[in-house]
Amino acid sequence: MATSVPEPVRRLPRAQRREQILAAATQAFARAGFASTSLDDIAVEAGITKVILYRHFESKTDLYQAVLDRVCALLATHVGQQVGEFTEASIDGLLAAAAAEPAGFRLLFQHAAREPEFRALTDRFRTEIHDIAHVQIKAVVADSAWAQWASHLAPTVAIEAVIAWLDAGQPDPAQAADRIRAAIGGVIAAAARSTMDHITLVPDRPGSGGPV
Amino acid sequence: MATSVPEPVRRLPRAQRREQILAAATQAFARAGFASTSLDDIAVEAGITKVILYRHFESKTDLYQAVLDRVCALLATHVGQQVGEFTEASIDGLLAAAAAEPAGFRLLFQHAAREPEFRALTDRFRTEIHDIAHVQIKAVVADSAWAQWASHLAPTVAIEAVIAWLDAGQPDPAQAADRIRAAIGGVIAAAARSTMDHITLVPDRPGSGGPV
DNA sequence: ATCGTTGTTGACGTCAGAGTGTAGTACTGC
DNA sequence: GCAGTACTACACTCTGACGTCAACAACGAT
Repeated sequence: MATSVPEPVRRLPRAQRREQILAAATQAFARAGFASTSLDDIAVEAGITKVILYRHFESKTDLYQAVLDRVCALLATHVGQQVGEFTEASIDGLLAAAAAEPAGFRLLFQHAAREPEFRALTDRFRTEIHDIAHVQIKAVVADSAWAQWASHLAPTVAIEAVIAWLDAGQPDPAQAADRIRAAIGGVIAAAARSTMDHITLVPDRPGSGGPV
Repeated sequence: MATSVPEPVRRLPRAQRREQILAAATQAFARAGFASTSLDDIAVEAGITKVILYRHFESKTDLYQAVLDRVCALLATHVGQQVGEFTEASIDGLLAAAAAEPAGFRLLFQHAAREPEFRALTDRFRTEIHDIAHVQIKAVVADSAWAQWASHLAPTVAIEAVIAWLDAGQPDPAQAADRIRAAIGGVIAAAARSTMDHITLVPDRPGSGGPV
């Protein structure tokens, strides 16, 4: 079941072996998260034995942290260098990072986000999107509770939209970012709309693409 | 840390004790999922010892299944009796169920959905929303890949919108369903929009609530 | 008030999985 | 060609969590 190497390859350079383990661990952890993935699972995935893992990493937690750090670094590279610099344009970076490392992206936002011990990592990105969204949302949403709702939902929609994009087979990346921004805009519009408005699930004029 | 009873209550009727265990287990499991929650954690949460759990449930898996079944039953009651009968109106049911059992709702869709062994339960609801959404989406989204994207994303947004609503303090339930439907409509509109359109994250006319 | 029923308890068996030695083998420098 | 180094593998120990057993305590019915 090892996805990496069919034959009993041996003697990889240390750095390369480490990268291979990290890649395999990313795949393995992405399936069921930290607790449900054993070191033997990862070893099999990497085509080695459990002991080798300890030659490269202190512990299971250390390995997991390294995997998450690698994904975070990748994300930071694509999204933007500085913390707090998250803007609308960063959606492109999110997509690029997800395309580069789908399993890592899923691991970070679907599993690590639910694990109390590692939740802080993903919260860093979430709060960035949350904050930038909250500033903009406060301007258009009068009701503070609904502004908070939209601020909570917007980051989630951004991330889930990227994951759904992966699931859909990564169709034309050039337009994905715009569509995701549109979806987020739709969420914000839903929070901003007056209580009198009513809405139909299906637009009246299909494909009209009116203002959102 | 037992949330249920401050004093050493004893001698509860069997059915009542079972319900109390289920409620405590729901809270405990909701924090970290199945694998990361020990039976002792649950016992402490319920204010009893581990052995009692086995007087009421065969195994940890059995207990977890009972917890999930209870939440599913609650959900089915609120959302609609018959399977396959999911409509736009079911959003109201989702909100009612989430309000009645927040921890259970989170457990079902945030944790159980990621656990391969129990994923089938949540997928039943997800596929219902997915199917009803897909039928409507296919009518307005020409590109099949983006139709699939929206169909994947719509159920997630529905559920995440409900969770965000819980996080925001459950503001005016009467309008929540409409706003969530609007948010889903925004997602579909994002998939339906032509490739020429451009969008701003913040609507041009705040509060205008134009067609979505 | 007492007996049976039921809930409760601390201590124990068992097993999967984390973490660790010792031995073997392939690449690199002299 | 040889020695040193470093990566690999098997067999082992140990912790922690699931699951179990005997004894104790409290409530209801007679």
